[in-house]
Amino acid sequence: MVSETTKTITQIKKRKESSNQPTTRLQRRSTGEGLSIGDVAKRAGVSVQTLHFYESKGLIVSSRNAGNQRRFHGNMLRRVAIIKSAQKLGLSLNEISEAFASLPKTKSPTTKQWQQMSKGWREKLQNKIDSLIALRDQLDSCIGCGCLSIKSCSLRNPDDSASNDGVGAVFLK
Amino acid sequence: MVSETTKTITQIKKRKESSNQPTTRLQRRSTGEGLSIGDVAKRAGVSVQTLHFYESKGLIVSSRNAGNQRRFHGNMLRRVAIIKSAQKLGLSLNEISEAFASLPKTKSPTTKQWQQMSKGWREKLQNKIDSLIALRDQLDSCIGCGCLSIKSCSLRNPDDSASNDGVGAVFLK
DNA sequence: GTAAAACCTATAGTTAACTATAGGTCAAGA
DNA sequence: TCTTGACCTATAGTTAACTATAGGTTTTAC
Repeated sequence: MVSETTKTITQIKKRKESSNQPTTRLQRRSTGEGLSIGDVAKRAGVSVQTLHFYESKGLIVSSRNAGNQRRFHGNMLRRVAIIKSAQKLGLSLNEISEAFASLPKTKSPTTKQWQQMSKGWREKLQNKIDSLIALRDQLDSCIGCGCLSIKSCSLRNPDDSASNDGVGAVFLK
Repeated sequence: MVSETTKTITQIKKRKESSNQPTTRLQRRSTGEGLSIGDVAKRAGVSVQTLHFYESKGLIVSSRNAGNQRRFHGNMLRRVAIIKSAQKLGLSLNEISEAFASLPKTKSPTTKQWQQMSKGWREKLQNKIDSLIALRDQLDSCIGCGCLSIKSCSLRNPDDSASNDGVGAVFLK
């Protein structure tokens, strides 16, 4: 056993404040004590370390129980769901973080807030789709001619401001 | 000056084999000695280190001149162009590498080979577009209802085999 | 011929998004 | 009560795709 001094002041304080009644996981859930990190991990389909990581990035928040263990509000499940969805859309955690900035930290977002956020994402998503379609069409034309000239191929050069020194259709031979 | 012994055997051998006539960059280009790494970098719009990196991954190949400097065949410009395009399509260097495996290492690919490769990519691209569109539509329905239930939201659960323990529409309140 | 620019290799650092490990504490159930 | 599993923190490692730096050699341009 380790002495009390190895614990942080916060922990000691919390311990003193709490009455130490054991609760089952079911009780915890129904009494609103919050979800353990393992519960969230299992139900959201991510690893515990990933949740630690998300918390360190400020993407999710938790409180602590008497024993310094994290307790999550149910809406954090939603948060994780949103994170995972947004990643599928190709958004980075930073972008997601920015979107979350507009939402309440601990309470569930209102329908309106959620709609606003998802509308922004819908736009991003639509942009992504548009540019992929453009790329596909360019690729189609390249398949047609069999060429990919540095200078003239639109697949390569939609936004390319690289060297201009007269390569020409060198690959067309 | 550093003694001959600091050089590799290969370098010494090469040096002995070569007559040391200076050539200008223009001469090099026209005599077919090949492009320097700087030329390729400038004309392909990537950094010299990136080319080193690509070479170390086997994505491009080069020979060496008498002084141990890389000389690239013109078709490596095309390679780099292809790499950059494919990355825009969301392909990893590994995937690109695999695609290249079917192409001749040093010679220019034939039109047919190139077409075959780009057709494969077109398919990948189309798949990507399709799944983004599906995601967008799911997001639309979520915007409509304002919900993102862990259990029922199709945005979250298209392929989700995570925990099943009865969360239900907990966020719908 | 000489100085500057371009090369060379090798190594280390960077960002994103995690995953793994160590060493210790807390909680749940038999 | 006691064992086992879940937690805790902190640190290190991983992969992808590069970027940066150091210290030395070659080429080019004047």
